[in-house]
Amino acid sequence: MGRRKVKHELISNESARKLTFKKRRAGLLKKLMELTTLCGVIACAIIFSAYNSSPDIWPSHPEAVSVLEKFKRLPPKKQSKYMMDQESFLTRNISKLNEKLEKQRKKNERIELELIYAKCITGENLDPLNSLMNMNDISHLLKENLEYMTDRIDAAKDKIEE
Amino acid sequence: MGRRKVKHELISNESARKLTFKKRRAGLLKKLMELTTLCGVIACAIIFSAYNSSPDIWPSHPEAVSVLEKFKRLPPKKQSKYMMDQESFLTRNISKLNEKLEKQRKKNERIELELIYAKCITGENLDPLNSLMNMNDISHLLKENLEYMTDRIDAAKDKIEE
DNA sequence: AACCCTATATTTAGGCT
DNA sequence: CAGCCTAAATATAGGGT
Repeated sequence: MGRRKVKHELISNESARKLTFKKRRAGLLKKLMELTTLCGVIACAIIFSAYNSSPDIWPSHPEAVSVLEKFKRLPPKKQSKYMMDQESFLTRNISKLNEKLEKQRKKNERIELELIYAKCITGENLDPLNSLMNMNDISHLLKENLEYMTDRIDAAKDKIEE
Repeated sequence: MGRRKVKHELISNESARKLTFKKRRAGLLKKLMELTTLCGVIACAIIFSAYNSSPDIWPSHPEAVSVLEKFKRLPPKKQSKYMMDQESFLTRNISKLNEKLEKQRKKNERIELELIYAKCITGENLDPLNSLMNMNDISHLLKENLEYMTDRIDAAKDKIEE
């Protein structure tokens, strides 16, 4: 998509790589936005570059993925038979774990929401993953305060402009 | 990018919308993959369409974003002054909240990891957000079991082929 | 619906300022 | 570096099957 075709591999020149990153990130986000508006879907991209920071995983665990893919490719009967042998994993009752987890989650849910919300308000950068996880839940908090905030901001702006 | 220029709005025809969705999703993911390889970054996209399921938020909360953006656009001094007035949010000590949260997190971390891992193994669909949040942490679990799994799968395949 | 096809829209690599 | 430019590469809308 440019003067030359580019090899599908890491761009060795660092400044060129950074430039390409910036351009392509913009393109990607534009396309993402288009996708959401054209198709009425909700989508997001999370990009962790050296320019920011952050841990991330998918799609960087090809081993894990390939193992799981291999497993899924097995015929269902053999798969379940095979699974039954896997005592170490499969004697764990998923619904039990879910219950236990749910209880724990309720405990820290409120703390997380307060924290993220506080960070939003102070303008601190959010961990994109955390914010994604919680944005949904804090939406009601935001709505509660939306009007208040807006008024305050407008008031502040008026003062600044004086 | 096609026979016609398309309006930047929801495609009204449902089947056309679905088709566009599929095409553009593929394009987006290709571009995402290119970005990661060309620029050596880790990135992911999460797309929740009606065709799958799932809750998600960003970038679907323009109100929240616009409020925060407005706030950030204020000059720093006025911003902090303004913030100081916001007792309801800003008297919350973020580091205190962080400590509290960290303790809670440790408690359910292990449960979450076990649950997600179990789901991976059984082939159950993962909530993409959860898996993203935890894939990093479970990578060591996966590695612990990678060789074992691989051997078992290969053995299973051999039996199937017999 | 899921593929092909291809004219056209869009992105972008590299160069320049 | 951040823009701007434009030739070339890519994505894709609409159509056909």
